[in-house]
Amino acid sequence: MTRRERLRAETTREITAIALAQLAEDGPGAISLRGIAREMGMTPRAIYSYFATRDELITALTGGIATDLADTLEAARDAVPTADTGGRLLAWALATRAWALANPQGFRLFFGDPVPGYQPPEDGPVERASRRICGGLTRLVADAWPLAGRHQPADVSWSDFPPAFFARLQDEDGAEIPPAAAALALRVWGRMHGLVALEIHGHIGAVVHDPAALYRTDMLDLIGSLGLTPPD
Amino acid sequence: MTRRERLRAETTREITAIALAQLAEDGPGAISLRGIAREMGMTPRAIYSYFATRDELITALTGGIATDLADTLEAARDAVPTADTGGRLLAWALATRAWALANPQGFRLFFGDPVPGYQPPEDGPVERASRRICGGLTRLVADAWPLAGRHQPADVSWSDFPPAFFARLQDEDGAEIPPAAAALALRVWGRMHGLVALEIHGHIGAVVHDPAALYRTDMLDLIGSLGLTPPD
DNA sequence: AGACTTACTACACGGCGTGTACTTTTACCT
DNA sequence: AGGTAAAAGTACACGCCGTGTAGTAAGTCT
Repeated sequence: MTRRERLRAETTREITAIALAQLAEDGPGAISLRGIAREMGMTPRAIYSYFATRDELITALTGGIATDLADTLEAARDAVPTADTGGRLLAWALATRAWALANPQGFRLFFGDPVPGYQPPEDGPVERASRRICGGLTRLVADAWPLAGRHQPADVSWSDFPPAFFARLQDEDGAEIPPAAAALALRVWGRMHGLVALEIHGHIGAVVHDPAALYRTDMLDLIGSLGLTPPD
Repeated sequence: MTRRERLRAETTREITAIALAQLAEDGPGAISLRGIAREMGMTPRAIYSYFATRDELITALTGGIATDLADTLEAARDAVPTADTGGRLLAWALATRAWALANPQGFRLFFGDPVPGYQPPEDGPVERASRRICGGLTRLVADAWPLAGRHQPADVSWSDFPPAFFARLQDEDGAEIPPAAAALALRVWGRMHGLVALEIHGHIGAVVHDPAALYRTDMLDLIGSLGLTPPD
């Protein structure tokens, strides 16, 4: 690592740090190249040596944030014994909400609309994190399938999904995942997401005092409906 | 109605119409006073005779959109006989998704973050529509309560909610709504919202071919879990 | 030591919301 | 009918924004 590379890495880190602060403070729309440059004592144009455009900066931020979320969810899941699928699902869900409350603007950036006219690239860290989240949840639901599958509709086939999604799930070692389990997993995802999204955007706080309890109740109900016993 | 008032109303309508077009085209962030003025052949500053600020314009737009959503949901519900609570809930849910797909940017504007640093006023049409939606759904769930309430936790009291929420629900003629039903209603709201939010923000389309069927399955499951028979 | 690449500056352009000051049009009152 | 106050609209300016072009200074490699 040459001196130049070290400096470059350091500056890049400083730029993203300031941008993250702007994001956390005033939301995605407040991320400003000129603001960052001002805070760093640089010419606005100097940032362009590190990010070719503002959207590229935002893409990098989103990637980091999404990766952080995926890490958090996987860590929460893995803190619960493999055998306790219900507990792992609950941990996943509660970690989702906790992360969202800790990073509300990051939640908006990743799950909502980042910035007008912005289109994320097809295969960056954002996509990869998205796949980790979707795939991780699907595998959890697949673990619950022996019980959860009993009351699920059987008319689902892998042709209902894009081939890439299928491939991604199956090439993990061994276990076959039934297509109906994948469909169920997406519905579970939606259910875990809904209340959190409403809360983050201020639609729940005005109407109930303890959103945490509400969410927990719903997640316990969800786990029960999958035929799993919630952990103690 | 004087000539002046007519002209004013007409101009106001034209401004909001163009703003709505901007919104539908490129999202909330693309709404621009200067752009509107340009399209109308006016000086940018002339808009200020109609809306004191850009945020005020957006507030008006959001109000109209939210009211439209509330109207749509209530109309869908009322197209199903009062006795068929399961059918009414399904209609409500499907109308939510259909409206969201027809007005994706409106969905973002109402349920997401409109614009950086923007704070909606406490008691405008937006709040009123929000209450209609939340309240309408709560009353539907209350209708299902005799059956749905059996497996619901009983440790919910009205002290868990803001007094205003309680008052709003009870002063409708007669029927007492149990607090646990209100809690359940919020969870139902979250469940109806989650998959739609994921889909609108592009997280579902990449991973399954027929989101409509997925959503319908989940809603039928939801209605079944409330002890209701889905309509034929 | 010279050549090339990288980081950075200076300046400019067109976009944005909006403040101040002024002119024109309309509505109302005597 | 004429005068006046309010409303609608214009002109100009300021400070934000992303970013294009041109040129300079420092670091790296042969």
